[in-house]
Parts: sequence; structure tokens; C-alpha cells
Amino acid sequence: MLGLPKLDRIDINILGQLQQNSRLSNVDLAQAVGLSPSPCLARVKRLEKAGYITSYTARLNLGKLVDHITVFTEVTLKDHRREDFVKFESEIRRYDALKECHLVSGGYDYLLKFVTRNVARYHELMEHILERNVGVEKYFSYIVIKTVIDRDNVLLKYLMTDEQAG
Amino acid sequence: MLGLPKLDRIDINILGQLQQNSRLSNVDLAQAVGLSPSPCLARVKRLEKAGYITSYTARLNLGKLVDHITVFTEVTLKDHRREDFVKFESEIRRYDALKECHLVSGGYDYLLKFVTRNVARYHELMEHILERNVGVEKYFSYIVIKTVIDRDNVLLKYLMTDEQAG
DNA sequence: AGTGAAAGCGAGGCCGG
DNA sequence: CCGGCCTCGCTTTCACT
Repeated sequence: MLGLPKLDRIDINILGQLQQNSRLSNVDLAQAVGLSPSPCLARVKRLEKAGYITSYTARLNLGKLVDHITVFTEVTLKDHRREDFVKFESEIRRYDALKECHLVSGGYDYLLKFVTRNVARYHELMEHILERNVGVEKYFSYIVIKTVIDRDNVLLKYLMTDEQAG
Repeated sequence: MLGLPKLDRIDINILGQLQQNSRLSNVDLAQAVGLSPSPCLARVKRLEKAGYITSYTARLNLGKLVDHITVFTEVTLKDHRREDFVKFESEIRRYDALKECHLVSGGYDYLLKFVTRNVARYHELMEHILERNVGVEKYFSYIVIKTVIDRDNVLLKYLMTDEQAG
């Protein structure tokens, strides 16, 4: 975090390649970015240490593994002092079913994304949260009927360019 | 897709391990799940071919790479015939900035998640979508101020167990 | 910084239980 | 279906540029 060495085009290229396929062998990666294996490996290590790469994960087809539902929950807090946000954020972390939690601008405070076995499980979860008195005034749930798109990579090339999508 | 061979505990374990670290070497993975390398590798290949593993990706710290914002958009369609949904879903795919798109139950039709450079870009994008007449009646935007939680793995162990989170 | 060689180790195939 | 062996190729280091 102290010194941010700038990234050149090769670094960006490496990140993009690994984002698409984290199991690329170092020799293949090196060839893809036009380097020989040694400096390529050194760059990858450097990018990892500098925190540009946070983890390497396998994407699973969860639907084939176990029945589950996704639910988005809009949460409004009772009070809006700094400590109320801190408390909610720290308490909500306990829940394994919680995939995402975002503080948003607009009609409510937090947008949450849960993944649970079924609606009953989700309902239990929300009751549990309310009981624990983490400062929730009200919430509204949107159950996902069908996920049309859920992309993992994309972005990098798009965000680095100046063209607007057509 | 034709024959779904059942997964035993070792398979689940393998998936969980690779979900946490897709760069595990096969020998380390084998040891972690209590197998010798050969059958372990065979299982991984089988799981890949059967579609339980969809991809291996590197998670990037996007915030360090480029400034960007995340926006959730609630979309309501004008009409709700089957063809209206089909049209919207196919048209919306074109947009690189779109990370997620879910059909939801409740007050509106689709919940979208965008990632763009800034608010101006997002606004252009939405104008573009409205102009292209994909059947959007109205939309409402929630700009993410702070992402508190964004987990990639979790789930597997949680979803496979019967205990409720505490 | 990148290259190239060398050593060590893992991937992936094949047989035997 | 698992374990052990074997070979090939990759990873990783190091001296050099």
C-alpha cells in the first residue's frame, strides 16, 4: 500500500488473462503476453503481493449441486448515526448466507444479496436478524425468479477503454 | 447433461477446495481431500466435464486498478408478454457494463447491476438503453456508496448443511 | 528490467490390485 | 475406483545481459 508501482500494458494483460483463466500455466501465460516465463512469473508474484489479485477461485455451477434461491433485500435502518451503520455492518457479517452487502444512495440504506436453500430458510434468517436488534427498521425482499446474466470477468477491458458500449 | 453421476463427499470437498483456491496443485488438492494424485486428478477432470466447475478465475482488486462505480437498477417493463421479457433479456446482453441481471418477484421486473467508470457513463448507458426501445417503462437507480461485503466463495459448505446460521 | 539454462517437482497416462 | 510408478513438461531459481 505504500508504494504503488505503476502497471504497464503487460501487467494489465496478465491480469486480464488470469481473470479469464486462473489455471493458465506460467509458460502459456508468458507466451500470451509476449514474455519469457521467468519475468512473467515475477510479475505475477508482484501483482499478487501488491494486492491486485485477491484470490484465485473456481466458479461452480451451484444450481447443479444443490437447490437454492437468491434473494435481494432492501434494508432501512432505524437511526442513521455513524455507530448505527458500524453496528449493522459488523453484525451482518456473521451470516454465511449473505453474499453481498452494499450501502446505497436512494430510497433505503443497504442492498443485501442472500443465497439460501429455500424461502423458509430465508425467512428464518430475516427473523433472526430482526430479533438480534441490529437496528433494522424495515426491509423488503425480492426473490430472484431467474438469473439472466451473472458475469464474473468482463469489466477490465471495458473499464480501461474510453469507448462507450454500443 | 444426460447422466448425472452422484457426487460423493470427496467430490464436494474437491469443489470446495478449488472454490477457495483454484491454483492448488493436484498433489496438494489430493492430500487435502485424502486421495492420491491420480484419482484426484481424474475426479477434477470429471467434475469439469460434467459442468460442475464452469471456470477458473482470478479475483482482481478492481478499485486499485481503475476508478469505477457500481449501480443497481430496478427496471419495470412496459408490457409483460413473454416476448417482452425475451426481447429485453436479449438486448440487455449487449452491454459490457452489465454484471448481473435478475428477473425478480415484487415491485418491479428486473434488478440489474452495472459497473462503469463514473455516474456520467452510467447515465449515458441508461439513455442509450431507453433510446433503443427495449420495452423499459421506467427505472430507478441506486448508486453504491460502499460495498461492505462481496464474497465469492462461501455457500458450498453452508448450503450443504442443515444447520441454520447463528 | 529480460534471457536462458538447470534442477526439482507436478501433471497426466498406464498398469496392477 | 484407488494407489504407485514413470516420463514429460512445467515451475522456479540463478547467473548473466
